[in-house]
Amino acid sequence: MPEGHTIHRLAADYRERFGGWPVRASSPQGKFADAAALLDGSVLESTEAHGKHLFLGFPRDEWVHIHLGLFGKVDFAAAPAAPPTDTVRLRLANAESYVDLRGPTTCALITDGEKAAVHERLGPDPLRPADDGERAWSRVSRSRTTVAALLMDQKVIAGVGNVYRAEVLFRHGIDPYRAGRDLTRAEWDAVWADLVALMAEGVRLNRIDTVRPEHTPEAMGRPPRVDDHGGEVYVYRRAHQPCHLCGTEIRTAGLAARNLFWCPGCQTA
DNA sequence: AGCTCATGGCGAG
DNA sequence: TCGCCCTGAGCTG
Repeated sequence: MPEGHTIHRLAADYRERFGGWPVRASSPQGKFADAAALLDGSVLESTEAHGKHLFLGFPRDEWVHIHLGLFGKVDFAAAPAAPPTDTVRLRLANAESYVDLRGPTTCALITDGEKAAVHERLGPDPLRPADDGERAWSRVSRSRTTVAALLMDQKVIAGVGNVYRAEVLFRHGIDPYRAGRDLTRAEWDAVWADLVALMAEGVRLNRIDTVRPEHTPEAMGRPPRVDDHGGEVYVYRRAHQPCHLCGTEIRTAGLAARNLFWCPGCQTA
């Protein structure tokens, strides 16, 4: 279940285990069989992530474009490869490892030009070192749309999903329903910088932790706790529970077909 | 066995 | 805004 940090982590993991050498490619499920047959035996030359999009680079400027969507999963394991289940869209394997991709929204063989078009329609990614928040600010600062919706719009900023959205707004005390154009430059700069740090930490730990050291259960003298999704958070999926900081009941509401979570006590400005 | 829900995104109306 | 696509876990019966 992927936000941008997962995809960047996958790019590194595919590179580490399979980069620079020929790979066996197959599609046990069959939906990617023709492309897998074409790629079988060729060298995985590079890997790249932009937001929630993953690209595996092969010779002749061909790329496997992967988007996990809401359900997609990638599992790495040591050789010998187990018999695949019938939902494995793409399996790569070498002498040491194999990796199975299941349930992606997208798994397609594309050209350099098609890859460029994907980058074109994505906003800056806090995890891409060359990107910065300036382009995002130019859209946010002119938009009447809520900041909650803007953060989920991949054309505005790439890689933020429902967890980082909820958590970064909490960490900055920003009411999710404020219009983008009502944010100050300083607020946006702080949000961007925080996403850069939070998401980098997400890549490192392979999970989303957003609770500041001074707010951990230990620091606050409370029993240890891990939230449903496997990390420690302030508001995500904590509807109707008390805010860790002010005790106000966390609220939830639908916004653009997703569940939004926030603390009305802490997120006012 | 069937239902619901999930860290996403697209296209039709 | 809604329906739809992708899969699997965790319920309920």
